Amino acid sequence: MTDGEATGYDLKKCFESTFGHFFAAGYGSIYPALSSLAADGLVECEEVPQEGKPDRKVYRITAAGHECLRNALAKTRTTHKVRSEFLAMLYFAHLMRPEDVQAVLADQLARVEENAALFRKIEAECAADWPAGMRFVLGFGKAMSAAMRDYLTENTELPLEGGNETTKAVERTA
Amino acid sequence: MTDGEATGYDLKKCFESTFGHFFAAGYGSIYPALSSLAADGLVECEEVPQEGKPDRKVYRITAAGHECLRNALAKTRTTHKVRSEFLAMLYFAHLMRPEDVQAVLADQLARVEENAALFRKIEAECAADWPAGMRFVLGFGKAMSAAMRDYLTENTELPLEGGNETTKAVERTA
DNA sequence: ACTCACATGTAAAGAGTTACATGATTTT
DNA sequence: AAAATCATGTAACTCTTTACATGTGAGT
Repeated sequence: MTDGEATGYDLKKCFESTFGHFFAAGYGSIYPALSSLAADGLVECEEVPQEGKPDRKVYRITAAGHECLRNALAKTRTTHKVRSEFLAMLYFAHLMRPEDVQAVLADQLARVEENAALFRKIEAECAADWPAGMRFVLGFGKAMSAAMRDYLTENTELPLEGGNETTKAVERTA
Repeated sequence: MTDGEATGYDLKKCFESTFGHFFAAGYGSIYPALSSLAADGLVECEEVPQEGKPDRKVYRITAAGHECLRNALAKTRTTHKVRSEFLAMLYFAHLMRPEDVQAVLADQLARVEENAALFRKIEAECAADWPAGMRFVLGFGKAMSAAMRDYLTENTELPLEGGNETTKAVERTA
């Protein structure tokens, strides 16, 4: 993998560890993508027979693939999108039961801590000999996780202030 | 809108200002969604005829819609996904021309500043009388923007350290 | 004269997710 | 005995994006 070789399976693991945090992909995307890249001559594939398992298909980028990649990397307009049920939900926190709001916040905080731990692990294990760009991306992830953790811990109580509709209605009738 | 009434057009504007930062949607999603919600009795629609323009369809949530929303809000597992060409690109910064890397970074920084400005504007204009959850979400957006701006300004030079492939090749042959 | 804001929608294409199907080997 | 790892892929589905189609009125 480090020397430019990878199977679809390897790529999946890569997406699960570092890459997936900002660009997710499952088998349903990876295998068809590899096939089509191979068909276009951008990657080449060596089939290694194995017994009891499907043949191992080891992919490697070609010269044409390198050029294509370089061209793709030359565009300056890039996207950076967030799609968050978490935030959408909290936007309507005033319609939720307070304990559910707390559960959602706790859950999110737990995941952020998990992420942060993973980033630290990756950094300790292999980041030292990475190129600067990869370290930049890792640092970015760490910075975002830290900011998120800080915001979440500093504002756990805030969304409850307003109470919820039911409570208000009860208070009004009482 | 503040009193629970909205047309598809109004919703689009809402997605363009506050909501879109964590949950984007265009007409292609909004209008069909409103139709199907109306068909299910979760929203009701009042058609206001206008001359020279299509009828204004003012939607309002129903009691059934409120209950349905509340049920939807009761789940605790929420997603929070980032999909970023920006980070994917920088991950391969060692294959890019340094000036392109700089351009991408500058572009991203500009957008973050833009976002931050929009958040400040929204806060000044209307956040005061928002429920706590909405202010939480706005605060989250501000915190993330700030963290991103800080990271970007502190690391503008870093991704260039490694140089790029072409440069290396040239150095080797020279 | 031109562009922006208002106001509705559809259709097609592209992207992405989830579940399924298969099966040996190794670890718990 | 069960679960995880290795290893491939497909098929159906959902979701999102983009472009199109239509037309008035107000501001620059």
